Amino acid sequence: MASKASIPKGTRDFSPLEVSRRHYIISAIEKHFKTFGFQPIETPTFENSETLMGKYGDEGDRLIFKILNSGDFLRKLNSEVYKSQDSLKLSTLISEKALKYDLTVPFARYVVQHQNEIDFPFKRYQIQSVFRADRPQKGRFREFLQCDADVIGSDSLWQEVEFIQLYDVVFSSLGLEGVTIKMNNRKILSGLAEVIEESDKLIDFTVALDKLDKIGEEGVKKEMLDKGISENALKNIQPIFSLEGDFSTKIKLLKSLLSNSEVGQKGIQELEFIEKALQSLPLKMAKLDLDVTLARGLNYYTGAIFEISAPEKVKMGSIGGGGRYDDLTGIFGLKKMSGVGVSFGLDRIYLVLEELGLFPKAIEESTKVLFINFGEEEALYALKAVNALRTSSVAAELYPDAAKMKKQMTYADKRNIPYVVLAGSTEMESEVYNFKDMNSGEQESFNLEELINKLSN
RNA sequence: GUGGAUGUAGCUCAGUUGGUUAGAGCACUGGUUUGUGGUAUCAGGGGUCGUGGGUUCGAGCCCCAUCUUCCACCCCA
Repeated sequence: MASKASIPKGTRDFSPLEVSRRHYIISAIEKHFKTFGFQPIETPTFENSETLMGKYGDEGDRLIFKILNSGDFLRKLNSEVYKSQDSLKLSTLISEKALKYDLTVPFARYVVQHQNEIDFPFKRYQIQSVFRADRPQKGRFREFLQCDADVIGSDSLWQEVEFIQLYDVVFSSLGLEGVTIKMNNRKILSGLAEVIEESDKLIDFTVALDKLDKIGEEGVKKEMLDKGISENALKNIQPIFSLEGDFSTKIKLLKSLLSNSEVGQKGIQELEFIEKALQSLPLKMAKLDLDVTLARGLNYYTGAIFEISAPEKVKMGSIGGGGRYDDLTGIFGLKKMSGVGVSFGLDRIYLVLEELGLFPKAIEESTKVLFINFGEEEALYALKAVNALRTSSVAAELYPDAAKMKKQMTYADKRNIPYVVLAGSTEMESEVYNFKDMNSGEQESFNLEELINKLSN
């Protein structure tokens, strides 16, 4: 019995058009990764569970796809554990492998494992699928492609500056206007928590703050109070709810707010460094913004935090993100390796470009010329020209069957093939090819040399 | 993981308070046109109404479960 053809929830098939559009984005990103000096690596689709588990918080663990062991794994199981019905405990016994959840943690594992072969600072890029057992929504899939670039082994702030430029260059080359590069710094967040004497509630504090644009000032305050942050503390950080103006204005305001926090001042200095650098190296299209409510990836970010917002007219949230992590490889036993990196969310960038109609028309073409098949002898005559064209890098093909002319012409039309060649006995006699432009409908007779010239420009 | 919506032809969707053989547009196949596609015109094929139960004399329509897609929460690219 044939089962109904289908794919798992949150996964997708890609049509020829979709693949060429995805390649268009990927090659733009990859090209700039290379010009910025990053080198490609790849890591396995699945890792040992212990490599991934516990690296993304409890929420992350839940979203990791676990791979069932092979063989009769239940027989080997202690029946008490089985009876306890403790899914978490059981899963570690029946599943030793898991699909990768992002590219950063496998990269950290890679660096530690290959530390003796790597020349630091190591600049790597990686473009691979990652998997999350999430509930799908618009722009959220269970398999999606991440494009990451990271530098490990340098704590220079020039890297942060370069990543901002990288984002700007990539999105500019895709013609995407209105992208905002939002920046924050973990040290600013720590400083704020310190100033209000709630350092132990840093995570609760930042998670609540992160929701400002969603639930508003009152909502954030309510959540903070619920988490046990004092009324007095809220009063002290009141200014951050009304932080307005450009990058440098915001820095000035924060500077006075954080004057009593050493770590906060450190964060200010970092932001000032980046701001100053970018004054002499202005961005092309993207806008840089300081957003103190930005609090993603707190599990490992220690310094800069980036998040890329799609243009406002598109409802798409984040299309990229990244940050500085001082000790990512520490969990795998290699200390004092500072890293900073960014990620491009290809699938979301795709949806944004599609919605704004920014894909170039040119990438839709595949075959440039189709030869009509009139029969055996004529096909052979056509194939000689096809071969010559292919040698000149022109995508050419012969219709495989001597089908009705109408059918062959329709095929060319449907596939958006811009030119058709008709060569039957008449043309063969005078060694020419009847060349038809499908857009204008005009036809002309060319010999082989003229045909190649016509098509290979 | 929680809450809400959705599913009818390949696609986009109609389908009355539950009542005979479930419709349209586009797409597809063939003809008008045996060496010329798009436009026009004529004809044709195609649906166990997401799946499985239930209520009913009778279910595309009502009830339950399940899956898909979408939306919100959580989290995140």
